[in-house]
Amino acid sequence: MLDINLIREHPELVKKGAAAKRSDVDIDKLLYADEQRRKLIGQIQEFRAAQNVAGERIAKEADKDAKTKAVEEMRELKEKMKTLEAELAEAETTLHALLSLLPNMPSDDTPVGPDESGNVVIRTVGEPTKFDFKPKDHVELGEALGLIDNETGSEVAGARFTYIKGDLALLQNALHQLALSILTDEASLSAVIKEAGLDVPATPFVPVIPPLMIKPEVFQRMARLEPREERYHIPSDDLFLIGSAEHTLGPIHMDETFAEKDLPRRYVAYTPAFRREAGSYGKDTKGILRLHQFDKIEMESFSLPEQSRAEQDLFVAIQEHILKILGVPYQAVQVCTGDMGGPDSRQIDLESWMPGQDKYRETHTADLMTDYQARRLNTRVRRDGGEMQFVHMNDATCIAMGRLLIAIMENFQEADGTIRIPKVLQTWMGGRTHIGK
RNA sequence: GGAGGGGUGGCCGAGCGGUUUAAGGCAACAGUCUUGAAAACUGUAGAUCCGCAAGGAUCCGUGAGUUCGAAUCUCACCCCCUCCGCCA
Repeated sequence: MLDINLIREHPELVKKGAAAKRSDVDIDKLLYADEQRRKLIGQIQEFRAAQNVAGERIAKEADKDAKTKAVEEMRELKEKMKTLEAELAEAETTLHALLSLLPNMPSDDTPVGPDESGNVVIRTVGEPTKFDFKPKDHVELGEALGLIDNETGSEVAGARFTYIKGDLALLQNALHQLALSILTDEASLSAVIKEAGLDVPATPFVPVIPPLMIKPEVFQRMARLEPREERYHIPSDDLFLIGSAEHTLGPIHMDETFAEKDLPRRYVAYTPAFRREAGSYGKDTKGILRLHQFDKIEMESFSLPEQSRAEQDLFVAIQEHILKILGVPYQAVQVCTGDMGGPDSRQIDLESWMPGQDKYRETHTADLMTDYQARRLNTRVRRDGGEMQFVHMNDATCIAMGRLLIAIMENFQEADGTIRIPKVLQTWMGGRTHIGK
């Protein structure tokens, strides 16, 4: 949700931003509803003030006739109030509906573009891996080594479900260990911050195991319930399965107020993510690139408004650090207005090189939501001076397991069909250097 | 799932139809006293909305209802606690 004051004071700016994000919300209609709302509130408050005065009179009045007369007057006031309150409710419904449809405004450095084609590659690290043999894709590698079983997955649960087995399951665990060893360690974070030249505190991430289901009203407050056809819903209990740990990490401080000294507050969670992948039939059907269920380590943080951009840069730096120590080639992409999520103000994606497809594919995303989610979640900070502000929220992938496993399998495959285990993961793989040997 | 109890301001806790501004305590902040601190005393303090402001309105888990008037009565829902059942 945007600040209504921003819309009132700079309607042209909001219209421009909304258009760039391909929203067709009628801002003029929104402003009219806002005006109506304020007018009606004024009138209702006058009535209530009169009511309060009359109420006091009735309570104190000793004369019986005078009392009866005053009660009669109150009764009349009440009738008029009813009409006004109904009108107010209508104006508020309209206003809220339009406000929740309106996306966040893009940051000043976000490129304007219609869709994916407007995204801008901001840096490339490493080179696409070269092989002196014909590289296989992860499906071939996985089947040959007994690591991936899509066939049984679809027999048991349907298309886009899989079994990840053996050393690949161990490798996923190793990635989890690696990620937590960095995120929960202040010294490691300091090193990442220094390497990236950032000016942010090295506050460690608090590891969390959050709920995998969420109530619709909370989902709504996160501005993530839509697109609804993308969500799994459990009708018997009216709960949704989360599509990302972000969905239940974000509301962890709803209706709470931080003290300034408690920010930034950082969380990391390792959870499955459930996605219906509606509308992507026939797309990426091979292997484990696009599944209905995949595991993901997610970072989330609450920060002071003026520090949130640097916080996002830290999240990207952490992502890049992990890819670098693994040795996966990637490129960083600044996502344009037309391709961004609704609540996002600034989005940076990392795309890892996947030799099986001869392409960079999205493995990470880092979203700066500014105060867009915090406003509806009512997550605030009391500044040292006493002022109340909404916090800024950041959310980013730390490791999307399936996709990173693909990158590792395909980039580190050997001519003999085995897979080299990145050095930093070997401690958690029994000291072994290869899968399949 | 069944039975019972409960949700009041940062915290504890009174209020159970109208003298409305929610008693009282603790914690907080400022001041007095003190060499300094503690103690004591005095005072100040919440959030949201409308308004340029003065000021006004709202907020006792949430929502609806009864009433001229609701923290207080009714209903639904949510959450917490205790016991029983089931269960990793």
